Amino acid sequence: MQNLHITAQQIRIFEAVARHLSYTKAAEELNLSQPAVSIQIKRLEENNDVKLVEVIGKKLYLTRSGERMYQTCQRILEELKELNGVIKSEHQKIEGELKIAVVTPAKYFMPYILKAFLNRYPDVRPAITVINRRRILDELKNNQYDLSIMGRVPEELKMESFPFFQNVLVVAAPPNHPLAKAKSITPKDIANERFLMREKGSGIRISVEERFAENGVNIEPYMELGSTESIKQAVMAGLGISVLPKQSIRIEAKYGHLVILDVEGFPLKRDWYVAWMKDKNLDPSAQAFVEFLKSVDIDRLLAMSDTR
Amino acid sequence: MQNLHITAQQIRIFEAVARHLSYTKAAEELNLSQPAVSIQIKRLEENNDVKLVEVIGKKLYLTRSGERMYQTCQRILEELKELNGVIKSEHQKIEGELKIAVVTPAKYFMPYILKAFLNRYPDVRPAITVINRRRILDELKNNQYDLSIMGRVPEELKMESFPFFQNVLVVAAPPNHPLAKAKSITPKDIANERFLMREKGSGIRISVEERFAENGVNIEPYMELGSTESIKQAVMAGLGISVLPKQSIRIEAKYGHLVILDVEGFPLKRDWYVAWMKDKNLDPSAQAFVEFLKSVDIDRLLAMSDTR
DNA sequence: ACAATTTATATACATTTGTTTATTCATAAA
DNA sequence: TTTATGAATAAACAAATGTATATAAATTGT
Repeated sequence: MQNLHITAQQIRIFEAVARHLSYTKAAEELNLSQPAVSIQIKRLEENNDVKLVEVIGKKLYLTRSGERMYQTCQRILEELKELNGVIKSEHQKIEGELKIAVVTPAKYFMPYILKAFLNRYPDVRPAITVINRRRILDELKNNQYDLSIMGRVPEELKMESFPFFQNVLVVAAPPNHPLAKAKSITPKDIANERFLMREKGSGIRISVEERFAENGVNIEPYMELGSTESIKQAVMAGLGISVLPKQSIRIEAKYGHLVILDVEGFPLKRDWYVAWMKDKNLDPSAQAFVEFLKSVDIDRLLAMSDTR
Repeated sequence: MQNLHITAQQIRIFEAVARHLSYTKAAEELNLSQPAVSIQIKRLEENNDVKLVEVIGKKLYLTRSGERMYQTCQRILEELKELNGVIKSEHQKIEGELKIAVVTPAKYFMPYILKAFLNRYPDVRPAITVINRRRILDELKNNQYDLSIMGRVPEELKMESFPFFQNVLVVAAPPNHPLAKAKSITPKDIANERFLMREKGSGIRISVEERFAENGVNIEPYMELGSTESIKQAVMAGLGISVLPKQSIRIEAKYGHLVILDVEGFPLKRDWYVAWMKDKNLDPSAQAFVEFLKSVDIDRLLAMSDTR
């Protein structure tokens, strides 16, 4: 007995009847037959043991309870209408919070990608969480994020993913470098070269150091530089060698301003994935982001950002 | 497509699911089977082309639209619960406005009755409209009043009524009137007196004219006055004689400002009815008022008020 | 008094909605 | 790997809702 016994249809019908003060007009408005309206009002009254309308003479009036019911029905329909609007618009609008978990090394390129994304969809508010892989996996299972960016998609979790970008790192040297034409150079062979590197913590630097460490080689930077571009220039100037994204030295390599050394373990290829839980419902902004990653040439985007 | 496609049951089910974040628990709470819950949520989603919940791993989460829907469902259920409370209590509580149309001459005794009624039901707010019979009948048809007080219930309208009080009409004359002490005056004896009367359509006038007509006497008003009170004053001033409610001249008769003539066919006893339109739904205060009139000795009540 | 209008009722039927039972599927946890 | 749990699905069915049609009852307005 807790709740009022009413159906949504009865709410709609009663509201129309109360508004028109006529069964016939309400029926017309709702595309129902007059008896259908008549019956539903009667049932509503019987089910709740309340008189809602009274027909006096030919006119229809609401009782006090009917007036009260009318108010409530109006409010409910208002609520539903509003909700409908919100839901329908949420279906189209690309806006609101977009929660992305980013594995630590991705933080180096994600800002550039996000900047370009926000340029196109300014109403999205991205919330980027940079944490390690283990925590990302835990929290993905708890539905904490819309998307995640990682270099390897775990197979044990049911996830959907898309590789949006392959980072190819090559060892770049000036054209006149002694090893320029050597084949199968070992890491040890170049361990004592003058290495130009990005600052500590750089994703590339970490990857490179790891790769050399796998071969028992410890790299000491000869000089630290703040951007890929400046390193590239320094290498061309003959200051030393470095590991750079292949993409970023495409032109220079083509015209012989730089050469790519054939070092074992290189090129160091690294895929980057955008991933999400299999059953996760991606809302429009998340979908838009995935689409963005799919359609945009990330290499070019990063190169452009880099040259500034 | 205007409105959200949803049933009341779906609102209840979704609210419970969103609250428990579990189909099974929601089903238990609502005494439904788990598939019933499952299906309704699914239909709700399909019908509105929205994802509301997502099951990730074994846990259930609401999507953004689901959260919004949850809010709306909560509000709607709150509205319905409140409405239910109001309706159910309105069924019991005797309070609120009570609109009564009172035919002009009844205004002499109605205040005393109302006072006693309010003494018992202090939360009722009576709205008394004193107007002439014709307007009352018009407005009753328009459902303007809960109840009406009148001396004669029209047969052409389908009304329910109950006689609660008998009014006594007497022929009143100034104390120095030649017939003041006469016995068994016949209607004809006073047919040529100067008769002071209410306007046409007055309940008393109709009764009086009918009574004289029964005796073959046609009464010509010497003067028409707009109220019983003014007639009373006019009679005391010696302008003529009239027929007045015994009740209204009680005090004046007691102290000799007026005399009551002993005319055959008088005192003319007149019933007072409380009446309402047949199909009118009487709410609790109106019902209470009718019950009050039925159960209380109005004569005694009026006499008591009079002695103050 | 009569015509027109509006609600109330009834019957028979189609459609939609809501339910249960049984079973399958997927996952988390032991 | 097995077990337990919760959700999804299928099938069968009951109940509610809506329909058309016809008709009655009541009242308004001419």
